[in-house]
Amino acid sequence: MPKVVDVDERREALTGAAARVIARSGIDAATLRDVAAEAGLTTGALTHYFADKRELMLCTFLASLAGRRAQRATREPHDPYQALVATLEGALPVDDDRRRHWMVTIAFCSQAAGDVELAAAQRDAYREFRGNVASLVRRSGLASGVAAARTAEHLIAVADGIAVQALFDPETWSPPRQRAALHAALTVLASPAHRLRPPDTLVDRDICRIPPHGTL
Amino acid sequence: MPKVVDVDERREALTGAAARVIARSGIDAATLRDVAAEAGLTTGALTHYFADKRELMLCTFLASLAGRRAQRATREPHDPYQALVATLEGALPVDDDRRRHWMVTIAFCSQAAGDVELAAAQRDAYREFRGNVASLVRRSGLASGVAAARTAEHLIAVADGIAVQALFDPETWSPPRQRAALHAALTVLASPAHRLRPPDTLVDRDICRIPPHGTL
DNA sequence: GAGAAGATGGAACAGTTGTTATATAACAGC
DNA sequence: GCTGTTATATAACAACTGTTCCATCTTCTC
Repeated sequence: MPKVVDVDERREALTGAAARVIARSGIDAATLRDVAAEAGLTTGALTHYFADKRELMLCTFLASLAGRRAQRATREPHDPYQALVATLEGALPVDDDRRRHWMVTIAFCSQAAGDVELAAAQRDAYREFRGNVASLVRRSGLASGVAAARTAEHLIAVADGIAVQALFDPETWSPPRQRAALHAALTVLASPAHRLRPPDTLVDRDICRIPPHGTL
Repeated sequence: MPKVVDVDERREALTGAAARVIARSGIDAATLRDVAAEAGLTTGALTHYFADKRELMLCTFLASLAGRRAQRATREPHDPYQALVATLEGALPVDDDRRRHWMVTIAFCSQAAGDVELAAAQRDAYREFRGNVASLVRRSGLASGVAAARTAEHLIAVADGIAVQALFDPETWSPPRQRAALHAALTVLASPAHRLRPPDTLVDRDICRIPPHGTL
């Protein structure tokens, strides 16, 4: 019998390395040699675990997606509204992990222009996410039926929009700032005129914690 | 004297060709040969108008940006609120032109990871856009002062979020659907309950000046 | 028309890419 | 020990990339 190696673990290490390279220097820089080096290996090892570059890239995208999904699942609060907030916050690039996920997502969004399979994977992931958020909206009593789906779309749009702006301009969009903007949107959507939930449960600690008033 | 050619026109033709190739098949496919061929030329002509590929790409991005800006300016209604709506709708990928602009934007967003100059160009363009929208929000009486900036950010986030979702899943996000979602968000924000919302529910812009960037 | 300057095409070049092949090292079972 | 299988490194390869160079063509001025 041969040297024994956990294949899945090795593949994860490689897709992780690919994600890091992509997030750091763009998808052009993600050559097989660079990715292998990032993982502390060489192309010989890489091609042993992935048939070709396309498979590596597709797996990298799917792994990034799975990572986010896992993160979301592990610490989902029981209260539906709390879970909704947590889920939306999970979409913001507020730490290295989430920022990397967004960079990978954007990179593959561009890539998907010429790759139908990739485009389908992205579309399906988005639909799944939308379904999850809609379910949370429904369970938290913010809306029901079609309105829940619409509300979910709206909320995701806000979160993604903040995320894109933050990726473009991380200097102005610090993590607390991102969260504050998201919560402001949530507050608007959850105001008496538009939903059935008391707005006092929506107050963000980041908002309340802010002291500096004179500086504008 | 030599054969006379409108240099700017030729450069525009080439950046336009580059944008089309990028939108159609992703930024990897945008080789000098392909871009030149798309413009009906060869690399010899291309290099005559751009020093190197990087300059071509930077100009392609800036040209795409300028195109959007021009489009926005030419048909801006006099009524501030109408202008606001038009501006936000202009950010949605509802036709080939705007879709192409978004594809280029996304492609260069990924590219900017390894290019400081590109990243700066994107950031500045975003800030300018945000300033414009905030001004329209202010002039249309939706909000004033800091609240206007916050409202603008919110609106842009919604529009961009819809755009990203539409790029991912154009099948479900038909142009009318995109517009409907945008208008729903506008209606919520412009409803009596929020139109004069005091700015204290919103966050001061100076909460977060911590640059978390570059830590990937 | 002649000539000059720019515009364009096409080929050549060196470097890099993904891919493939091969040699060596590491380990599990005997 | 040995053997067989796998893991990995290294090297070679063809294709492609951005870039450079030069010959040819075009068209303006005289």
